[in-house]
This record gives sequence, C-alpha cells and structure tokens, in this order.
Amino acid sequence: MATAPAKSQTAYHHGDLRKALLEAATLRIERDGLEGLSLRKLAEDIGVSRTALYHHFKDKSALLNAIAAQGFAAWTQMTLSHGDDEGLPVRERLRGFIFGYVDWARRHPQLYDLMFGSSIWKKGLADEHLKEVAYPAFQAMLGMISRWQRGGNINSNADPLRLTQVIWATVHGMVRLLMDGIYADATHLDAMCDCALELIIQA
Amino acid sequence: MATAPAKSQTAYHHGDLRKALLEAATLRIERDGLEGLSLRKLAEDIGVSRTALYHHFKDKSALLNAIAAQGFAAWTQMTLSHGDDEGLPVRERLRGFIFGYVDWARRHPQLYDLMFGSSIWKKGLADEHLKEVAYPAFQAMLGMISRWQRGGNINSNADPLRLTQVIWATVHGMVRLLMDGIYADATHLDAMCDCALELIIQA
DNA sequence: GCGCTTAATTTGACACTGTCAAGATAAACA
DNA sequence: TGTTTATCTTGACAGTGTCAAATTAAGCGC
Repeated sequence: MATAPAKSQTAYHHGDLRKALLEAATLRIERDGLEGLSLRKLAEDIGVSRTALYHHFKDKSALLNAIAAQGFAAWTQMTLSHGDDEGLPVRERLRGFIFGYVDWARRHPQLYDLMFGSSIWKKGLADEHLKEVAYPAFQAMLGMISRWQRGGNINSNADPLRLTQVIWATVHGMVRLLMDGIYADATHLDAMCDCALELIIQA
Repeated sequence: MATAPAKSQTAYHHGDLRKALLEAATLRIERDGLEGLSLRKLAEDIGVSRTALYHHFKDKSALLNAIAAQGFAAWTQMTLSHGDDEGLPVRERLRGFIFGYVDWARRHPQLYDLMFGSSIWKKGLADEHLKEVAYPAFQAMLGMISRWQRGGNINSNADPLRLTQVIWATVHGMVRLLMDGIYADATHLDAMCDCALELIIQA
C-alpha cells in the first residue's frame, strides 16, 4: 500500500481534496507562516470538515512534508541556475549563488523556514519522500562547489564537503539572522553578501 | 508602577514565586525545549495554580524574555573570554571565538534557540530589558572583531560591521544547521569550525 | 436498477494549550 | 481593629491536533 499504487486521483465527493489541501495550505503558509496554519481553519477555507484531511495525509506533519518536498525541487533548480554556469568565472558563479540563495529565501521566507527550519527535521518527522528530494538538493550544492574549486580562485585545499558546509552555513546564517528578526535591518543584506563573497574568494 | 519600584521580593504566600518560576522554567526548557514548556505543567511542578504566574509576569513571553536576558549576560561574558585575549595572536583569538561559540551553543541548545531563534524577536515580543542586554552583546562582538582587524591577519579593508555580521552568520549558521537537525552529523562540527577559521583568516 | 464493498467525509469527543474575569485568601499597615 | 493591597485560586473561553465511530456516496459485479 505504501509503495506503488498511484494516488487515486479520481473525483469522489470533493474532486481532488488532496490537491486542494496542498494548494490552500501553501497559500496560508506563505501568508501567515507556519504557526498560522491551522488544520481547522484550512478545512473551513476549503469547505470540508476538520478531519477530512486525515484521509489524504497521515497527520499535519505529512502535509508539511509534502509542501517542503515541492519546495526542495524548486530550490535545487534555482540554486544550480544561479551558481553552476560553467561559462562564467568562478567569482561570478559564487556571487550568483550567494545573491540567488538570499533572494530566494527572501521571496519565500515561510517556505524557507519550513524547509530549513526545525519544524520537520529536528523532530524527526521527515518522511522518505522528503528525504529523497532533500538529500539530492544538498548533493547538487556539493557538486557545484566542487566544480568551483576545480576552477580556481577558491581554496582548493579544503575538503569539498567541509567547504560546502561552511559556505552553506554562511548564507543560511545570514538569512536566518534576518528572517528571525535578530538582525532587523534588511538594507544591510546586499553589503553582507558582498562581504561574504570577498571572504570566500581567495583573491 | 511599571518603572522603578524594585521587585518586592518579600515572602507572601509562596516565598519567592517569581524566582521559583524562573528557575523551574529554565530547567524545563533545558530539558524539553521551548515547545515543551507549558505554563500549566510549570505551575503544577511548583505547586501553584495555573494562573499564579500572571502576577509576576505579564504573560508567557515575559517569562521567556527574562530567561533570555539571563542567557545574554552569560553569553557575552563567554564570548569575550574566548575571543578577546589581546595577549594571543589574532588567529588564536578567532579560533577561540569560533570553538567557544559553537561549544556554548551545544551545551545550551535550548537556551540558544530561545535567544537567537524566532520565538521572541520575530514576533516583536522583546521587551526593553531584553533589548538592553542583547544589544550590548552584539556591540561587544563588534568591538572584539574590530580589534582583530587592527591586529592584522584579518581583512582590514572590510567594514567592521559587515565583517561582524558575516562571521556571526557563519558560526550561527553552522550551529543552526546542526541544532535544527538539517545536518545531523555532529562529528563534522570540529572540522567545519577549522574550515571556517581558514576561510576567515587571510593567510 | 439492486446490493455489496470500499473510499471519503462528518460528527462527537478528548486532552491539551494560554489567558481573562471574579472571587478568595492572607499579609501589610493605619 | 478595619482597610488596603498584593497574592493566589477557581471557573470559563477559545483555540489547537487527533482518534473512534457513524454516515455518506461512489464504483462495480450482477
């Protein structure tokens, strides 16, 4: 039951409640954030009862898993498109990655929080499907940064894995400090990105 | 009433409920995390009714503010003691800071989450007292890093503020990636710290 | 169209949360 | 003593996610 048998998209009472739930929940999260997502309000929005959701998702975290998985697919594509153009010099690729990363996070703050926050991973709620999408996302980043190293201008002695972790931590940290309101001033962001760029590039 | 008049520590019914609440809540948070802190359970632990707390704290967030404020005081002291010993070369100071920062966060993960997470700042729940403790904490870090720059071995062209933000983001990002369970393997942490060190130091 | 099976959905209930309004208690003070 | 004031409790409300059991409706063989 858990492995193959398609998704039974045939229209019963509602039509396609699973899809409707996903879309409505994504909208709600983008608008009000994770903490603003209530299953009861969600059901009311769509016009079904509070517990109708439980026939399409195991529980609330299964719904969040599905939304996060969609996010990772989009995120991976965005990342590679900004930082992996081998026609450009490494410096420009790194720059594209940093600004692309930060910009994406700012455009989808709540989705970013869901994907890279504690709500799913810390509690051990990630299901197989999510892992299957999220792990390649990191691998893609690792591969990209390895190619940067081969292109020079970036510390090529460092272990690619470590370097990836640290570069990721740097952009992730900037995003989080701002997103979580610890550093309120968003106007500093571009200058911070440039500063990070200079730090990572070995001139 | 709201400004001056001391804390009225005299023993009424309970003795010093405010202090007892603070201590019990800190313990609970260290044990079960922020989400594991329930005002009702807390009251039950101490042996008072659910709403007794409201005569010592405006609401739950006021209690969290007080705990976070204590944390910032301890944190600032720790940071300076690890990274501001002018008898040591800059490289060792930076190294001390990075490892001290990460180590402190690992020893007090839940407190770190409260102080540098979204629970207080993002929602605009920080009160004046907390701001008065948290802001100098950042200033202390800024001052320290400025002294590093004057000591050489660190990019002295960069704006100290930007550099502070980026270095902070780097360690914060490493901590968060691990703490939030996005990067599960804590055994990589030391190597990541060393990698970050090499990135920041201009050899 | 009839009847059976099965998927989809609903209603009711439970335990839990933070917080407000009123009332009770006891300490402090005149 | 009586009054005031700080402290604490009881009752209630509006939320939350989720389980169990009852209900509805669709699909399918006949």
